[in-house]
Amino acid sequence: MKFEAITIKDIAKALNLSVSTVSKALHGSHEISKETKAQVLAYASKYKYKPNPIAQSLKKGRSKSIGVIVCNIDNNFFSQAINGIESVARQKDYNVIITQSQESYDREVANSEHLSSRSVDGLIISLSAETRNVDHLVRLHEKGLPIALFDRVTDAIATHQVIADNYKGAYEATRHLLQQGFRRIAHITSSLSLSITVERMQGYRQALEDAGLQPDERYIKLCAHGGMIQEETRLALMQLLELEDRPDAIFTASDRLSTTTLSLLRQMYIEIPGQIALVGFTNSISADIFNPALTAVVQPALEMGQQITELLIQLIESKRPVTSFQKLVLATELKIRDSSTRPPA
Amino acid sequence: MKFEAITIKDIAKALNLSVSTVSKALHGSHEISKETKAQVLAYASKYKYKPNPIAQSLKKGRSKSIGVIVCNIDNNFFSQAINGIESVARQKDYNVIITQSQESYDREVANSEHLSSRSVDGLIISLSAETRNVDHLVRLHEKGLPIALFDRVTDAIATHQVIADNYKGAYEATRHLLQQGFRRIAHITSSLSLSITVERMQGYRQALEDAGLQPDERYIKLCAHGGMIQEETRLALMQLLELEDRPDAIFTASDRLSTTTLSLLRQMYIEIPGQIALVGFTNSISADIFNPALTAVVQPALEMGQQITELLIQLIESKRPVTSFQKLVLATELKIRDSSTRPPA
DNA sequence: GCCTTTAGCGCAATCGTTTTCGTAAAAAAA
DNA sequence: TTTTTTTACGAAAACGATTGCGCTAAAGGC
Repeated sequence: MKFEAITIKDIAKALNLSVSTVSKALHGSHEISKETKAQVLAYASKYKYKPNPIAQSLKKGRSKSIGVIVCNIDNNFFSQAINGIESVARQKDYNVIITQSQESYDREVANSEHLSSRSVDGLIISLSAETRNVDHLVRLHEKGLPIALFDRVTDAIATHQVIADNYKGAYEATRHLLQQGFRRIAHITSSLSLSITVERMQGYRQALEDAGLQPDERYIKLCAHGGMIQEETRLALMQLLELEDRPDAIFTASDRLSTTTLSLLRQMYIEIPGQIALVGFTNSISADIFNPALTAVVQPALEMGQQITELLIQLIESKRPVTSFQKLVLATELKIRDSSTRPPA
Repeated sequence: MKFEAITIKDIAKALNLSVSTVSKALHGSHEISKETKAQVLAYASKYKYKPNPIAQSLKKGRSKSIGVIVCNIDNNFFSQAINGIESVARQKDYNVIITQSQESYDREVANSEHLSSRSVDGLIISLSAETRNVDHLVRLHEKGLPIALFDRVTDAIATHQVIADNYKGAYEATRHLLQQGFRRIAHITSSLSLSITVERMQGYRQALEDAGLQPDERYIKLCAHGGMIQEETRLALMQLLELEDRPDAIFTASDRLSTTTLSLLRQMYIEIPGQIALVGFTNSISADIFNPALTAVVQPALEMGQQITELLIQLIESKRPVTSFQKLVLATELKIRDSSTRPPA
């Protein structure tokens, strides 16, 4: 099967003009008379002529498309961010090609190379949990491919970044638990190679210290796969529950970890917040109908997507090399619900 | 900024060969001597030569990419389906370009035209709730663009389809509610222009009739935007609750409607299933941690995505026009949880 | 030793578009 | 009328890759 569209050549032949004349007429060149222009435009709209974007890409060296690499779209934070990316891209007439790394370093590398060879004009990335080394991105960046980072970022590439205020979000979540009277607050988080992990852990630690508590390393559990592997999270949770002075609250650092932890606790018939309170980073639109309704640190995902896309397109369309880069830090919001509210003693 | 990659020309120049020789060598043509081939291959891999896909697309008239239009990726059913699409596409070396209609007819039209002009080799579509007329797709299909439908389908286009067994899924959900002793079972669903709406409603009606009950039209509420507009769902729900013989159970027909209804009922402090039971179509990975855990009709979203992609690629790669089409109907699964379990009287 | 075959490579067209340059005819200036 | 300037258009190269065809030389057949 073949999909045939009308080309500039067809128009030229039909109107007895040359290809170049038609092209210029379509672009409204002053070299072409009003009559010819009118004729061409009429014919073009009659037969719904649309320039072949592939040919245009080849000619202009730009594809008017941007690539996106996230760990997983099956996650409200990223799907919301992608909505933001798409809205800005559409408005500026760019296409968006979305790929998923599934938290795998290998797939991140493969995707980035594939996208760059597909001649996207730029790349928006949130790093995978497995990624420790960003040489694959540095290579592309040095070759001149505009790259913008959001959420899980790295300073190894000199470029724009958009992140949530992870430190503050974690600080406030932890402080909230402290204010509710919880003292043995555990932290389940992802790989330490991720910027978000480090920043959120700092907020967590600082809140404890500011309350005069010493962070207890036994209360901190890393899940290298960021919750993608349930068994890993289960293990971390079990280790916490088996501690002598078992935690009375848990602060989970990512979307998947929050829902998985909640699910596991319920499977174990552990009451929340009665036996253990829970606060988590999550953008789930259903956090309010969880059992119990989950206290959440919500990131401005849509806005993050919009901002990073604006910045990337700036980069792409800039005539001269950009040397000064922005790091946008957007505020999170703490939505207090039942899962962290101290029941009357 | 410009991203420069190595081309066949560069190789030719460096090795003092012609462009065509290099191209043939890279393709392992028998016309080229082993020595030359080895030389070219060595140089190519040393400098990481990758054929420019844009140029290849232009030459071959194929882009090795497929377009996807769904209403919203911020929804576990579709994000899982996309995972299925991507996995098959990747394996067959196709790219996937995802777009969202946001349940809007205009955006569906715009997306389909945009994708076709971006020369995707084929299109996978689940129709928007607003779509009543599929002329835009028929037009593209008649021009020879392979199109495959899943989930929300239409028979106006002669092509492959993959759907869940909506009738049976709805029938079983309703029968389950009946078996639990509920008798006044309401149905909140989307626009009647959607195939899934019609099929699910048929299952619902038939289950009632098989139980000797007459479907009551006052118990059936349509939400034209499929839950995208919360106010619409709220209104439908309010109307149900204000009925004299208020329903004792609700069967919601889609992901967004299910979560929204649950959320609204909880906001109104209506006990589930005590005052009203709830069963809904949903692929939410968090249905088990909802309050209450939500009895769900789960669709095999991943498999649906995989199957429809296989079929589309068959269509794309078929040498001769395809005249016989498949309609795959995949089984749903009823996951019974708390929201529909009759409390002891 | 002459003719045919074939291995090995280059030329040039092609995909659809953009863009520079050239050029004819018409209009303006001389 | 002659020269110059405009106006309006066409020819052709380019983007990077593919491919049918033609060409040259060496190898083989007689």
